[in-house]
Amino acid sequence: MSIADIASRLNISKTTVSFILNGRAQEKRISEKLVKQVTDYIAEVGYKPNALAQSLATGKSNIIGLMVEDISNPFFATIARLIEDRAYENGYKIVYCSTDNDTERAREQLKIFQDRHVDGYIIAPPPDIEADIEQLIKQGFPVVLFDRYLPKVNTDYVVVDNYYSTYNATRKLIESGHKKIAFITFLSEQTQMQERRLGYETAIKEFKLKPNLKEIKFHRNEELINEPLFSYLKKNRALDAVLFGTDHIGTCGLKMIKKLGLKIPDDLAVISFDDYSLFELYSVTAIGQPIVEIADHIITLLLKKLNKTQSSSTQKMTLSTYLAERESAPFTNVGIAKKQSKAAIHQKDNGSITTVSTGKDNKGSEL
Amino acid sequence: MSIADIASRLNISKTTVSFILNGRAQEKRISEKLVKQVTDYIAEVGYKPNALAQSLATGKSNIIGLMVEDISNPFFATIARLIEDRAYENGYKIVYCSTDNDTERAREQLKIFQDRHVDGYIIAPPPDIEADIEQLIKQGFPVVLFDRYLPKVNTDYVVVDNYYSTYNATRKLIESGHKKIAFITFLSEQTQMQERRLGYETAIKEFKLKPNLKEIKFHRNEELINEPLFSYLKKNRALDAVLFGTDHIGTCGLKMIKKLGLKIPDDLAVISFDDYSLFELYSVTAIGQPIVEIADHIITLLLKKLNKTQSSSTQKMTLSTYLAERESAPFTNVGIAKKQSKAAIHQKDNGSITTVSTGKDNKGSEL
DNA sequence: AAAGCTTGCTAAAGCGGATTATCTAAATTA
DNA sequence: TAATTTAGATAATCCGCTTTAGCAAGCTTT
Repeated sequence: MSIADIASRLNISKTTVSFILNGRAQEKRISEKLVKQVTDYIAEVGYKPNALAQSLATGKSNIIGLMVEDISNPFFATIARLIEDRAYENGYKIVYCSTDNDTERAREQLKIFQDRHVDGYIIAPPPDIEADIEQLIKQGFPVVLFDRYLPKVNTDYVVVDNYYSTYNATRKLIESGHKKIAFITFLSEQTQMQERRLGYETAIKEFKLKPNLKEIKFHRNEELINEPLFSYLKKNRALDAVLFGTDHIGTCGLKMIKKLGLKIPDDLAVISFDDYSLFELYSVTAIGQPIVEIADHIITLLLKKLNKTQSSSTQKMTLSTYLAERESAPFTNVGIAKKQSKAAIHQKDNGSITTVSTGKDNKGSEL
Repeated sequence: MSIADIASRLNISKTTVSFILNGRAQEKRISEKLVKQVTDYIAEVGYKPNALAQSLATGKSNIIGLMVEDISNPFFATIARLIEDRAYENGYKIVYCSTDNDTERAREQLKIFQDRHVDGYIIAPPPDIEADIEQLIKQGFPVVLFDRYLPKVNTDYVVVDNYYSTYNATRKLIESGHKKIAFITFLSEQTQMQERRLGYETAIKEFKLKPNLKEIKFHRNEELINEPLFSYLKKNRALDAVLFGTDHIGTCGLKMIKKLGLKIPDDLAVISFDDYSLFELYSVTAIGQPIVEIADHIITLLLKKLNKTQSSSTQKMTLSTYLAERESAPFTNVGIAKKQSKAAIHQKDNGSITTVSTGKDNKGSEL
């Protein structure tokens, strides 16, 4: 069943049907009578236009390409779900892919997205993808990055204040008497990871402590993460606290801590980046990302760009995280006054940074 | 850049270019010289055919529609990830959607998939979707269901042996001395849930115990799950064990158990359906689904159907689960001999049931 | 009453490919 | 040598929809 069928059946032209279908009947001065006739017939036979043909003709696919690191990771999966809902509400569909942070893989996927003529891109960019992203932007595609950004590329993005998050967490550990604090994370030169590392290092330096940085290479096979984790923790029994750089490494870390029989928080205080059910239940203090707000900003930003023809100034959003304090790292508050950053909303417009507080400090997981 | 551009640039016809692009040069007796000229030029300019136009012309989109209950659920997210990889390897892309088990929503999504001309469907079907699925099958689309199936529709599907799983778990609880065992699950008439319930009930009946069934209505807002859970557990302090019907309700349940200050397993033994990191770390005995195998069978089945024109007999696969025994429910083995179902592989062909053992009993999570 | 507007609708040309039916010139065959 | 065959390539049509440029008939205007 095509527009042509309808037209011939009703003895009118394809053009007329098309105009009616696209709500341009009024504008095109098509009589109400005919409009009714056509809409009735369409309802009767349950006709739906072929989206492919439509896309081919218009150049718009109503598809959003979503590129995450790994859709099976709860953080990305939740973001995906939230974005999906908003996208569908607005007549967009999502095609997604997982990159595993593999640049080559991401490049291929980007090609595939382009072949499919996706209208807009939501991307958690892998390393060294700058040129490809720039290319997309130059071609006029709306692109919103998230989770991390590319310092050399001027794009819209939504990230969290990684630096402050780990700085704050480390500082709290120090203030509550911890001296030998390790930061265990994935080896990565991406912004989010660098900033988390820097936050830790800054706090450590500020208090003239010795840094204990352990960077582990990511691998899909969990054993290859667990093993170095295990031996590191085993070798460094003197540690009194550990800060994990991501939920994934935190989860693995907890397993290894359990395996080693270490008591939390007595043998070892623990804080992990990212907050989810596991940490909540396991009473692990965690740095939580305002996941609903992140997704919301991402899709709002993208939809806005999709509806505008001319590109406006880029929006760079940095949301603040919250620290969910739990038993794995009791903050006994030795000394220094508690200082909570109820981050103000400062809107420096035009290509500059928007910091948005989510007002969520000290709030538990929502997942 | 289109085929026409290439053709005119090289002073040949579109047809020739198209044949070469589709690897039909030999068959169409196009001279090697010309083929080389064209392929070189294509490589030079980095031409890629427009997938939309291609789909419109061929009727094939190389897209697989994946319909899950909720992509942010770890089970579905992991399945999605595994399927994604295999699909991409085989030149297929995935568009997905989450139904929340909402029939109307699923129907709409199915329409959208059809508009997009997806080539095949992988579906965790919501209730009352039988007619729509049948319609798809009648139209000749490959459809593979998973996680649950539709008894009234003759389709391929991949599920696990839900009945035996809960039967076995319940029985083990009984055999290790538990008398007041609750089964807490989501209210649902879908096969997987019915079977899980029946497994529990059968074991309870077999040992002449009193069933304690609590069915909670699913809601996306976790509070609306936690609340009835909390009051049920609070009212029924006499329970000595609880079996949760899904990971989600298990996770919520654990939170409420924690909130109530109940000790596991002394006050309450706990087993949950589905196995993931949380349960592993929290030492919760869990019924694990062989998630890798499930995804593998789903996509293998679908790819097979996509490559065949005529539909072969339907394949119904029931995989066995494994019981990961942990501290939340120590099986002290009071009495009855341990009996492990190393399920045989029985292949009743042609429209009948294939049971595949994954040989994974007693194995921990892999996530 | 001729010129100019409106109204209501449509023919035809894309969009970028796939495919079928042909067509020509050279090579075989009879 | 005339009739076939074959190699090599192409014109034309189609997929289903959008959109531009018009067309014809009825109304106004002057």
